[in-house]
Amino acid sequence: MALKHAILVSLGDTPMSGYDLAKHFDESIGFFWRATHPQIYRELAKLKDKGLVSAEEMQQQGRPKRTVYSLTDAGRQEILAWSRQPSTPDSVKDDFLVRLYGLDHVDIPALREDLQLRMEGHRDRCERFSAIAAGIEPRNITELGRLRGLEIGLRYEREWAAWCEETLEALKDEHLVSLEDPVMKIAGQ
Amino acid sequence: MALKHAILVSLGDTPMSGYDLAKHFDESIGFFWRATHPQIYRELAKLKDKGLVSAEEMQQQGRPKRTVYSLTDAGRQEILAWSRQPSTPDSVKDDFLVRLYGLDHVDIPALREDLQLRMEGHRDRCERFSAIAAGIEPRNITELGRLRGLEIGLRYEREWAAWCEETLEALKDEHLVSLEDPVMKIAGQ
DNA sequence: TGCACATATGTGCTTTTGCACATATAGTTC
DNA sequence: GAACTATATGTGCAAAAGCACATATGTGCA
Repeated sequence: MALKHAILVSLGDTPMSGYDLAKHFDESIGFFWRATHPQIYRELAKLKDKGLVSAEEMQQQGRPKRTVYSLTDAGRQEILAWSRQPSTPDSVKDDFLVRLYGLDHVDIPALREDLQLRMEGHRDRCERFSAIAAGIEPRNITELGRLRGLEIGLRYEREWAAWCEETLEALKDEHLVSLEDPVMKIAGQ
Repeated sequence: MALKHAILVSLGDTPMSGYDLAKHFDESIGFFWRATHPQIYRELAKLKDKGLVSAEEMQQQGRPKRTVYSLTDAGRQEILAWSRQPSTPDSVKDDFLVRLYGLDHVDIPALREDLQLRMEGHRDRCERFSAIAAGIEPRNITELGRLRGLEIGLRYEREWAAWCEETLEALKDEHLVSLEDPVMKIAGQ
């Protein structure tokens, strides 16, 4: 139940509307915690009830009015209290790795295509992260935290990209044939 | 909804009871997909209804009787069909990284303790994985898949462990002071 | 006999999540 | 002026996940 805290932490940066938050969750903090806009609006309503955030309606010219939420002192206290409890290790759920685990029951060409797509995604993010990280020399605690976050993201993407490449190589037909048919392997010697 | 498929894939190895599966999810396949025993028993009931697994009651001496589930041909077909659909990228949810993102609102000594614990966990798993991986020379497709899975697990744990160490260093008080108090920094020059 | 423990299988209830759909305002484009 | 796009905020509903609790068998032990 840390969507709550991900929102509070985001509002700690600067006041935002639900719409802003949704975009924010698609970009920066979304690397650490994913959320969709219905989730965010519902959570904001609860946080307001508890007094952890305050809301202010704002008229805009040329656009629909929006409700901007700010972190209250109670909200700040809540973040602090939460940060003192041990963090819950993230529970892994990866479709792709389950397939790899059951490799002999799986459509290997389809898995290979999947792997190719994954590799491209990891490489993209890898480049994006390292471009951002290159320009940061942390001047305060917040920036230090963000930089460290970027750093683990970068390492993660880099390893995954390299692993995808290796695994694509290992799953080439010519390598699989010899595994599947031990008779051929012996005959070939 | 791939708990279903994680179970099917596990039963593809060898028939198992719900109890066995629960243990299995605590160990090997649990690195790729976590599940608790109520989840598993409920899912098994559904899979049996759909004919994807078959159940057989077994009397044991000295222990309560158990129900052993096997993968059916329909189950095998289901795995194959599932494996042809694109895999859903795993949605990240990490408490700890959210805290790091909001570093200036957080209790830093508590975070440091957390970080220390994490690092130890990553190091343990790192050693465990590399010990297992060292002894495997894949002789068939299944073993190749398992080895690749182990390999990404190992890389993941290694990077996290190294990052934790670096981050612990970066969060030492003597480094933070200069960030928090720009006046001191200037005065010190 | 009573108690703790490991095996084995579940139910009940709440929270969280995700997806589809609904709605309203205002500018832009054809 | 009709259609389309971006902004902005929601509702409804169903699936999935998590946790506490319930239950039964058999072993070992004090």
